[in-house]
Amino acid sequence: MTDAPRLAGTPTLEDVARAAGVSRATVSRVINGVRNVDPVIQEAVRRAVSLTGYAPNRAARSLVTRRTDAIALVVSGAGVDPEPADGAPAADTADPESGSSFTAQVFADPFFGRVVTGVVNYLRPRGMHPVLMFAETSRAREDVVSFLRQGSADGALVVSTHAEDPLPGMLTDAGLPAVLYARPARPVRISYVDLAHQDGARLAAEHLLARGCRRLATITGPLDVPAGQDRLAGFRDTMAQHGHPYIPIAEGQFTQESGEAAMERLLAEHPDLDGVFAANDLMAMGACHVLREQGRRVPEDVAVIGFDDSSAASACRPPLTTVRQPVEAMAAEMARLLIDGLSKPDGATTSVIFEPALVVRDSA
Amino acid sequence: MTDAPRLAGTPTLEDVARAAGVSRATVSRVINGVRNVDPVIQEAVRRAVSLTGYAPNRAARSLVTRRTDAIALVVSGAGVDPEPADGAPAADTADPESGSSFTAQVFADPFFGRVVTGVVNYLRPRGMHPVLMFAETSRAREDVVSFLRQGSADGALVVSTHAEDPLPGMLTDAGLPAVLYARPARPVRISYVDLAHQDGARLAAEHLLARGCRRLATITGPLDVPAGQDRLAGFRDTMAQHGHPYIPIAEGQFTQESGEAAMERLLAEHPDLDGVFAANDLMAMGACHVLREQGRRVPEDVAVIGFDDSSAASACRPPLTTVRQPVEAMAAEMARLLIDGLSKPDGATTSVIFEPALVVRDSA
DNA sequence: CTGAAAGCGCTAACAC
DNA sequence: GTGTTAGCGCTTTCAG
Repeated sequence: MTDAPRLAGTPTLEDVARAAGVSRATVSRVINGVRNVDPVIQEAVRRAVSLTGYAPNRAARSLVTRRTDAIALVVSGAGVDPEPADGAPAADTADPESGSSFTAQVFADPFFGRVVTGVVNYLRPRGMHPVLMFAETSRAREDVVSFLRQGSADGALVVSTHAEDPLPGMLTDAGLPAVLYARPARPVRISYVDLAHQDGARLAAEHLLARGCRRLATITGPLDVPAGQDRLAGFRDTMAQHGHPYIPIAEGQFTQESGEAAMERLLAEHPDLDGVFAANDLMAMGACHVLREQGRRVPEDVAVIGFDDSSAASACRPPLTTVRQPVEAMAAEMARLLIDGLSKPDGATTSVIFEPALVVRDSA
Repeated sequence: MTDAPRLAGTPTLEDVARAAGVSRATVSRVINGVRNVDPVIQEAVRRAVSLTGYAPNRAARSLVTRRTDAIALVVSGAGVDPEPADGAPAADTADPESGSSFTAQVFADPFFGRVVTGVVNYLRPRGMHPVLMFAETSRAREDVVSFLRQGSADGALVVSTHAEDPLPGMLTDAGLPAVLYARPARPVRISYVDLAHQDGARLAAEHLLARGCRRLATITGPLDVPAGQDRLAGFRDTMAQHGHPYIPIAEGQFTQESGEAAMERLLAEHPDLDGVFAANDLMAMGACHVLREQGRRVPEDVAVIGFDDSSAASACRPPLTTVRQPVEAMAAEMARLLIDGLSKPDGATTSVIFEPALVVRDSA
C-alpha cells in the first residue's frame, strides 16, 4: 500500500502475477481453472486477483482463443428491400418511428420473448451472451454475415419470420455456424429445431370434433411458410379422415388484425359455422373479438382453438384452448445444437423436432 | 492464382497488404477511412480486400482501440435472490421453464420491445450492437458488472423494472458508463431519460373530467417506483384542483392480471364509478375486461384511460384512449447519451425528460 | 503520403 | 507443477 506503483489503467495479468509473485502463465491457469496448480499458489493468486481488482480482458483472450462467448440471436425477415436508391447517403439520424415496423412487429408477438427466454437460460450458465440482431433488409443481412466473419460472435441462432429468407443460405455459404428455429422454406444444409406442426393441428381438429363441432373452418398462417402450410395440412387431413373433405379457409398473417379480418370473411360466407381453428393464438384472439362483436358466444356458439400457447392465450377472455409449442425448450435446444457444433468439425447438421400438446381452457 | 500460398485460416491484414503490395499500416488506414492515402493505392487496397475476402478481426482491433462497439442492454429487476443456498453447484442444465419467469414477464409487456426498437435504430447505423442481459438476481448483476469490466461492451443501457435496484449504484461505483431508462428510485449519480409522468397523468385526468366523468378512481402502478408514484400524484393533484380531493385507488403491478384484480376491488367498494385512470395500458385492458364481465359498457357506463400507448392499446377492444410515452425516441436518446458520453471525460451526467401526449380512441 | 516497429493482454506450447 | 517465450491480428506513433 506504500509504494504500489500507480497502475496506468485496469490491472493486467502481469500485475496480478507480480502481486502474487508468480508468472503470468500460472495466473492464467488458475483463472481458467486448468488443473496442475499447487493449492497454496492458487490461493495466493486468488488473493492477488481480488487485491488488484483484476478482470481478464475479453478482447485479448478472444484474440488467441478464437472464441468470443457471444452468439448472434437474429430475427430474420423477408427478402424485400425498402431501402432508398443506391448512392443515397447512409441514414444517420435514426428516425425512431420509421424503419421500426419490423422490430416492433417482432416483439408484438409474445413468441419472440419466449425464444429469448429459452436461449438466455441456456447461454447464461455457460457464460455466454446473445447479441440481438434484426435482418430484415439485404443490408442488415450483410451486416449479420460480416459481424460473424469478424469473429464478433461464435455463431448465429436465427429465427426466420418469412419464407424465401436468403440468410440461412448466406450463412452456410460463408461457412458460419448457425442453427435455425424452424425448417427453412427452401432446403438449406443447416441445423434446425422445429415443431411437428401437423400433429398439433391434428390435436386441434380432434378436439373440435370431439366437442361436437360439425361446421368447421380454419384461419391459416401465411401459406408460404412451412409452419402455415403444415398446420393447414394437418387440420385438413384430419378433417378429411373424419368425413369433412371440404373445410373453408381464410389466410392470415399470424397477427391479431389479420385474424380479425379472416374471421369476418369466414363469417360472411359461412354464417353457420360452429368451430374455428386458428393457426396461432394472436389470430385466435382476433377471431374471438369478431365473433363476440357479431353476437356469437365463445365457445357456446362457436368454439375457437389457437396454436402456440403464448402468454396471450391464458390472459385473454375467454382463456384460449390451444396447442402448446414448447418454445423455450426449443430455443434452448437450438442454442445447445449451436454450441455443441462449435467444438466439432463442421459439416454435420442435426435437426430436432418437438411434439406439441393440447391445452384445454375455455374457448373450445 | 498459380502459386498463391494456402492461407491457414481467414485472411489477415498481412495477406491483404501483400496482395496489394503495400504495408499493413496502409491497408489499415484505408479500411478505417483515415485520410491521407493516395486514391490509387486506396483502390488497389480495396481490390485486394475483396480478392482475399478479408474481414477485420474484431478482437484484435478491440485489443488496441479499447472499444468493442457492443453495448449491454440490461433489464434489471428486484433485489430478491431466489438462488439456492451457497455452495450448491451452479445449475448447469437450464430448466427451460423455471427461472424464466422474469424474462417471460419482461417480454409480456410490449414496452420492452419498443425499447429494443429505439435502441437498435440508434445503434445500427453506427455499427454497434446490443447484448441482451437480464439482471434479476445478485449473481446476474455481478455478471453484468464483470461483463463490462472485461471490456465485453463499451457501456450499459439499463431498464430497471423495480425500485431499490442496486445495479445503477454498482455501475457508477465501478466507474462504468451507463444510462438508465427512468430515474432511479434512490438518487444515484447517473444519466437517465425519463417521462414527465405527472404531466401525463394530468392529461388523463383532464380528459376524463372533460368528458363528464365525476366519480373517478385510479389503478396505480407499483407505488415503490417513481413512475407509479408520479402518475398517481399527477392524477390526484389535478383531481384535487378540480374539486375532487378524494380519489379511490387500487395498487396494481403493471400487469394485466393485477389490473383485473384492482378493478374488481374498486368496483366492489365503489359500484357507481364512471371513470378509471389506469397507470398503464395492460392494467387498463384488465380493467376493461372486468368491467364488461360485470355488465358495464366501456366507455358509456365507465370510461377507461390507460398510459403508454403500447401496441396493445390500439389492438384491444375497445381501442384504448391513453397517454402516449414516446418509448422508442426515449430509448434512442438513452443510447445517444451513452455513446456520446463514451468519448467525453467521465463525470458529467445528463438527463432528458420527455413530454407525454394524449391519444384519444374509444375507451374514454 | 507510406513503411517499420512496438505493443494491446492473453493463452499455449515448450522447457525445466 | 511452474516459468519462458512466441505469437493471436490489429492500430498507431514515429521516421522518412
